[in-house]
Amino acid sequence: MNTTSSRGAGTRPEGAPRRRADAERNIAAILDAAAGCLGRQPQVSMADVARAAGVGRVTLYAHFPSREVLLEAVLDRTIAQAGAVIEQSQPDEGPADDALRRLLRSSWQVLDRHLRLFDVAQRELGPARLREHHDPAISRIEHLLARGQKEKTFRTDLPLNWLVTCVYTLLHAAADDVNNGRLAQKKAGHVLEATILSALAVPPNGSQRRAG
Amino acid sequence: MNTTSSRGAGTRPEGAPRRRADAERNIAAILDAAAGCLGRQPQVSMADVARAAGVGRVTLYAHFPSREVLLEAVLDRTIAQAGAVIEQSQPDEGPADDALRRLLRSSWQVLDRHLRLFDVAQRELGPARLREHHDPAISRIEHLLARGQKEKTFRTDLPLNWLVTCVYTLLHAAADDVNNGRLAQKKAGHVLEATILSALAVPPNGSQRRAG
DNA sequence: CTTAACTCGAACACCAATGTACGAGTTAAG
DNA sequence: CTTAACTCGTACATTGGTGTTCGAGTTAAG
Repeated sequence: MNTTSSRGAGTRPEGAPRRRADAERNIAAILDAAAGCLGRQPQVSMADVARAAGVGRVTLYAHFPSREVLLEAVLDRTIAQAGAVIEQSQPDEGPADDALRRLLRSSWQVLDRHLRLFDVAQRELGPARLREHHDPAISRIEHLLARGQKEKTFRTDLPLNWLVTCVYTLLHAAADDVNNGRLAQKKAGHVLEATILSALAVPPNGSQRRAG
Repeated sequence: MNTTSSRGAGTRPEGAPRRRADAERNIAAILDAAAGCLGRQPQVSMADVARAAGVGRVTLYAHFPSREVLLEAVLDRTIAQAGAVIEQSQPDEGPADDALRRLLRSSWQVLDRHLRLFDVAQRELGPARLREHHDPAISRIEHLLARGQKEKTFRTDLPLNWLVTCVYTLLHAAADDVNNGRLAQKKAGHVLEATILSALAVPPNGSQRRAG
């Protein structure tokens, strides 16, 4: 028991001896680095994360005894962040389409990082473990879209599930295009908003086939 | 030089001694298996592919000396398939939106497999090698969307690149939802069509903000 | 200043995947 | 039927990631 007392590092048990300041700092740096790396490239190694955090590989393992544990910690943190940001945009206030606009404008970037991480977690932790975390961000958007359908602001000819998929998917795509220089960062917000709202809008009468 | 004469297996050089029938059969089985596996799970091992093809691992390596070579072979084959299917829907005939409808109806499933494979290839072969293959399928869709913009059938307030991204992305998402049981196979075609055409349609006047 | 917490590099065991070598057995083709 | 092509299992070398151990050095905290 040399390198730290191998505590979980995620949430310190109140009873145990307090953690030192530099340890706390390193843990934060690791979580930041991990969130960044995993967002960019899903298969980053622990060594990569450690390097990105400016920390020895051993130190990383001291705080997070396995890749799995690290992943869960990062996941928890990101879920909390995303949840907070979403809540800030007051998704329950006013017309659903306005609320969605606010939400997209304020936080599509944060949400994208969230989605990417979710993707990794789904693959490496399995869908079961994912569900245990009960993601408020994801259900938030679903809730908003459901409200929009109920108020006839959003189309009802397509299932709610699919609308959710569309929002996530396009969000993700926009962030991807920005990352690869196919879409200007500045325009992304507007483009995304225009596309999603068109996709979700109640379609005009003659749109089932060509207008007869 | 025991196991086969280690020829490329992709395209046989006309001068060399002809290939035996069972070899040809195995190569086909391997390509099928690889295409299937890679579509479902990007990180399948060579051993997995061999097993799926009902072939020894050594035999696999006899025909495709490395994972890279196999990947390129599968890629070539899939590109050819997708190209043919797309061409069949006559994307240059009639109004652009009708053409797109035909294209989606007839081949969104094939196209999705194509996209998944492209994803793996991008990661493992790098973007450079990808461009060498000069994918006709991808440029086909881009061409169709460009035509639609020129004819004012599709919206012009968003860049062409982004429209392309939308089509690919939603295609992919629909296939994914079907795979995970979130969307009924039967409904997928219609749902996809309705969503994409809404997203691409020329927006009504007051849609920049709320209709003032 | 003393101590316990913390960090670090180096070295190790372990595992899974890739790719190679061999030798014996099968099978298509002439 | 003879031959060359082909297949297969086993075994091996290599690589790259994971997780652990050790021992010595550094640093926060009292």
